[in-house]
Amino acid sequence: MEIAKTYQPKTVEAKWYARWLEKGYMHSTPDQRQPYTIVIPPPNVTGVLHMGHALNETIQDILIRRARAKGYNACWVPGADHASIATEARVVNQLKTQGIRKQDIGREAFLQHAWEWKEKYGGIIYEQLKKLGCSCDWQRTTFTLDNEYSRAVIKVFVQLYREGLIYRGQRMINWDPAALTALSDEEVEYREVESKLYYVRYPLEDNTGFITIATTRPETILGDVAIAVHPEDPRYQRLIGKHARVPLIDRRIPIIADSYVDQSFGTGCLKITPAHDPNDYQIGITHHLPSIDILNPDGTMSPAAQLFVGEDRFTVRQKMADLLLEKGFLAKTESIVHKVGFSQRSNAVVEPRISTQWFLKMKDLAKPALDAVLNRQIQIHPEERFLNTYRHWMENVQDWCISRQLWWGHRIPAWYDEQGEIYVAETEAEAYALARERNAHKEVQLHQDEDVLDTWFSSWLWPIEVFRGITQPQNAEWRYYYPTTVLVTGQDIIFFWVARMIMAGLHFTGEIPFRHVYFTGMVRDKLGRKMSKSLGNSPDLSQLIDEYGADAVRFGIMISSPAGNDLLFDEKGCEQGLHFCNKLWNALRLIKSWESKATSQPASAGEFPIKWFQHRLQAFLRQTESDFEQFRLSENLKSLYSLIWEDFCSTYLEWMKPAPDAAGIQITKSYFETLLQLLHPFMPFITEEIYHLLSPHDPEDHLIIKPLPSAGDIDENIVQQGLLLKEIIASVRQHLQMHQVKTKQSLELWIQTSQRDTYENFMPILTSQLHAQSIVFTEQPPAQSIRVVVGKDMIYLKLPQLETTSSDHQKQHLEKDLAYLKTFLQKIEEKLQNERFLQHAKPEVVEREQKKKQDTLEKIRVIEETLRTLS
RNA sequence: GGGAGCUUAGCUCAGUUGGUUUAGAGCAUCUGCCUUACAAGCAGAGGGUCAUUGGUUCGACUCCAAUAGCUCCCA
Repeated sequence: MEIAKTYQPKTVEAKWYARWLEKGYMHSTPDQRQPYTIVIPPPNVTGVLHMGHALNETIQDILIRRARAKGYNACWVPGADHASIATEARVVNQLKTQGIRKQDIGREAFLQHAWEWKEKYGGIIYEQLKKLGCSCDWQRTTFTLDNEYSRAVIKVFVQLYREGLIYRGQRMINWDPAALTALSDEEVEYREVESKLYYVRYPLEDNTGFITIATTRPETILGDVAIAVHPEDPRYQRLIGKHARVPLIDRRIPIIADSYVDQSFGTGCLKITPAHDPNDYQIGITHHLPSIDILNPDGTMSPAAQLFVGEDRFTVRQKMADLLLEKGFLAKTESIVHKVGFSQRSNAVVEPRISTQWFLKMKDLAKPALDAVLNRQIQIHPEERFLNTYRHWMENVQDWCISRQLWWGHRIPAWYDEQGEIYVAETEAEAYALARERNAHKEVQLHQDEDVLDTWFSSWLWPIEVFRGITQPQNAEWRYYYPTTVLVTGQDIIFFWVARMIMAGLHFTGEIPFRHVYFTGMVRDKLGRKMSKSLGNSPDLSQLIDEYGADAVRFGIMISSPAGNDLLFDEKGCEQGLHFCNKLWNALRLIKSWESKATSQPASAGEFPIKWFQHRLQAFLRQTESDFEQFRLSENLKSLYSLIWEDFCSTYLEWMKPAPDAAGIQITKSYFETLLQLLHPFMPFITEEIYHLLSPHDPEDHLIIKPLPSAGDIDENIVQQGLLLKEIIASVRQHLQMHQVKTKQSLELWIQTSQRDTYENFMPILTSQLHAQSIVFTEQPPAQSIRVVVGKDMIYLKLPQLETTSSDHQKQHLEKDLAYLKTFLQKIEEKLQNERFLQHAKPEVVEREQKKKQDTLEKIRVIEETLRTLS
């Protein structure tokens, strides 16, 4: 069979994914085996896969493929979430282009448009996951707005309400004036911005002068109800209890004392606007101050502001400044850098606002969720980086605002009668039943709450409800797959999602949702900048895959992403991956070429390479176990890359040249298969392809499900001998190059060593690798030779063409080695002469140092001897 | 303002209870090679006061403290 000279990923990848699907290898059903379960962090249904996803999903696929090969019943559940705000915003925008406003068409029609949108674009992300090679169980695909899933969300809402953990109340919340909805604390992003600090004079009521405050938000002056100073501030003692007048609108407001005020900020006087600042709100409550809401929901001024009614808050900020200046109230302005909250979704500046919303009490839920992590029931990786963050949040958690003023989502299952009484129930009929019961069986008219729930209020049930653990408690599948094994996600959603899933798991099932959490870092560009649309530094994943192939892209992502670290993505990594694919491909070509000309002649290389690689491979199998236990995936890939490239291709295959016998080919193939198996989780397509090209296999035999052998015994001695052989070859080559000798020229070799047996083992390899005409053991240096020191052994080279050997190069080289060894020896001797070292150090450490000394002395002796013969 | 983490070669990172490490890898760089698997390759080479300072210890890249710089989280 003719094998193409270079590897072509495109057709290969599509072929194998289709095969795995058709064979049902990625589907899982409960059986006798131990389960290994991963639930995907559901991406936004309207989204496309970005680099962050690619990192995440690749890691999950690696873990799940490895688990499959280790004999677990591996189940990876894919799905998507409905992304309330993001999706609604998109649908609204799309309708806008058709001149339609959502208010005009009403809830029903709007939702119909939204579902159409979902049907049209919701599948894109799944196709991309397949393209990346993700071995998800597609029969379990779940969407957070599916009927059954929705029932679960409603069910837990009702339960929590009845348990008194959900309440409706008026509080200060984060308001998104663009999306026109409340947000949770976690959905607000604080960013530093440059702005101005305005110093404004408020006339004192008794006309004795002014009190000057500093504010970054002069537009809120129109909602001021007091001025506060620190009770111990000596500057303002005489003013406490007096009154001042709000500039421009002349409102009479008290000057109060509150220890919240920071004396060092601005003038030490704080204007109080309870309706528009969370701290002012608290002060307002403490001092029984009124609250004047001067803003409309969309961020324009309300009639209560009296001035600039209907104009936008930022326009008004400038206009207020101008007007205050004109009227003589503005003392001065300063530049200031401070943090401003932005909506994570719409990017609008968040407006603190008093509003009636639904809240979930978090304190009682947080306690067990914190304990589960502190007592290591759930293990976080990497722990040192995230445990403290998790603890801190859990210990300071605030109630969660779960209502959103949107339509796309789970509608809050609360109904109100004409008196405003609340009836919370899973269905309208139940709500009516409740209402009749409570109202002495009178007929009542109910209307349902217009709002929907925060998307995270549905995704916190994810690990439970993808197995129907809420809607069908204790069902067999749930009992088998839950708790899941590991959750892989970005560190940015530790609070949004991870913490809340743990709460939900413990509260609704009494069990943790997962045993391990693996946090990935953020994906940045190679300059360390966050990937963003505005910078245009985020590569298109599909395009990357088209260019390099999915395996190469996966390689590129994984090779530079140690656990928890940010991934500085560089396309170079994909290129390296592509080259690696080609290397594998050519190893295949080489072995196949041996096959076509195989003879029954015994292999010229002897048994050594086979024995050596056998043990090298076992050592690697063992290392892999520990790498995966510690989630050191990137490190494992690096080692595997070097095992395949250096040890297998550059060393083993070279040593086997020109060609092994039939038995040698067989064993080489089996080594290669094991390497492919080890690599399969990282690069699934090419490994499956080569596996099948290497040897014919049974129709049911595929790498994706092939059980991985466990590590056997390792003979360290043989591994060491391999290292020695490599070192000899490299050192000789180095000297040849130093003397500008072409490696192909055949040379004569003498070896002076005390371990002849070892050398006998790999004599044929030395001969072929060094193009040696002859190799003999000797007790003394032959004349006119190049001297190579390898450890305690000496190798002498002689070339027919090289009549006079310049010894300068060698001398320099040897003297450098000698200097190094002498300093090294000095250090060891210092240690051994130190009595306190001899007293305190463990005996084996002292022993080791002594051996080190002997070895070094021996090496020095060999070099010195050589130097003597050179001069 | 409060908290967490990081700082090792030009770049990105390893370095597993302190002792075969005067520190390893990949990429990049330099040198020589189109050697019949692979130039997407082969064979070699150079490159580091382990951020700084002090402490603990017989011994510190590793433990402790302070300082500086960077990153992130929270308010």
